[in-house]
Amino acid sequence: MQKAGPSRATTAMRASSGGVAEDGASAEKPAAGRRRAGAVSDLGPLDGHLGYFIRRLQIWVFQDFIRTLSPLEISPAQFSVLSVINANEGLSQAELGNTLAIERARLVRLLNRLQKRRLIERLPSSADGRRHALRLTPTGQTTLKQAMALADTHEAGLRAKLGDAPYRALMEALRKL
Amino acid sequence: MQKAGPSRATTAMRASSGGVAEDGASAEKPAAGRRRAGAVSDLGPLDGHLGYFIRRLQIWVFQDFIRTLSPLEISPAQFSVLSVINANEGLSQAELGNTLAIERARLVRLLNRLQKRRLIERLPSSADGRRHALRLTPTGQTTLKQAMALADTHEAGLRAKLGDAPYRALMEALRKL
DNA sequence: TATTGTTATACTCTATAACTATA
DNA sequence: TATAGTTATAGAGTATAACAATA
Repeated sequence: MQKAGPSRATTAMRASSGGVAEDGASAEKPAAGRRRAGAVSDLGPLDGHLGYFIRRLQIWVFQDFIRTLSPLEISPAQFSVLSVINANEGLSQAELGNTLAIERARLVRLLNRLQKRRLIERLPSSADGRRHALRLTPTGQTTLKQAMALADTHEAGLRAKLGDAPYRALMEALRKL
Repeated sequence: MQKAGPSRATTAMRASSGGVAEDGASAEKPAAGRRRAGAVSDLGPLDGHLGYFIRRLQIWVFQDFIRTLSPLEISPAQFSVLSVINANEGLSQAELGNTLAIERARLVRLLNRLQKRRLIERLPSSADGRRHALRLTPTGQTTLKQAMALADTHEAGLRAKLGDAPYRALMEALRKL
């Protein structure tokens, strides 16, 4: 096990960015023989695939979220866990995992870290000896409130980036799924 | 090094699904004291964050893409690499990496695998001794064509899932970024 | 038997650093 | 010195299997 404390989470919060361009600018395209290293090439059939653009936006959003919440060292996954525990005090790990589609095994390690930081507690469940009843500590509640404020800042930036109407359209469309 | 061959790529194509619910159905919510394990809990502040829904959609899209292209064992990242190489024959690894925002180091391993499968070639660059000129092999071209056909099937399914109008709206909004 | 939480293993992906060979 | 490609390492995330305790 490694030491706890705010200084050890440097690599704990990276946005996954596998395989999709971050920079979408329409770049200069020199003749095929000689391209500059920074030049963006033709996307080919990728250009017709929604998944490619969704992935790009998702990466941007996560990176911005991580950047915005970096003073608190709260990753998107950690924020989602704290949010759901706060909204459903006493729920079990299985329920939390089902809600957020996090594997049991991964959730254990995720919660271990949050527990080490004294943000959450695992209480014995009164009804079922196998379960833990999860809840935020007072510190966890304070941290979540601060995180929510920063997350709102992030959200405002996202809305500004997309434009107000597209933002609302996107939110409405995605919520239906 | 591990053995090559089509039978070893079983774990090579997983959609990242870190921290966001796959199942978005509006589930029954029993009284707080006793929840069923499968029940979906209240999302809390997560419900107001576009990033959460984008992440959910992105995971769904990747999983569907992987499922659809599983006969060819082509992951989303591999598809994007093959597409860009095909559309920009002779480009260097640096250019490819810049276009798709893939780290140099990761790209090396990605290309190694594709080269082992005889889908791509690394030719010496005529102009610059440090660079490789990338291109698809005939096998690679054939595979990409098949992959594009399957990817179109995937895309049609995605359009059907979202609805035609939201699909077009989404595509238009995301392309602007 | 099934479920909950846990540990362990293997692989992918991300982020760095360092190395080589070329420029 | 800078860049292109490579290798290596460490951490996060994913998928699986196995296990103990409890139901």
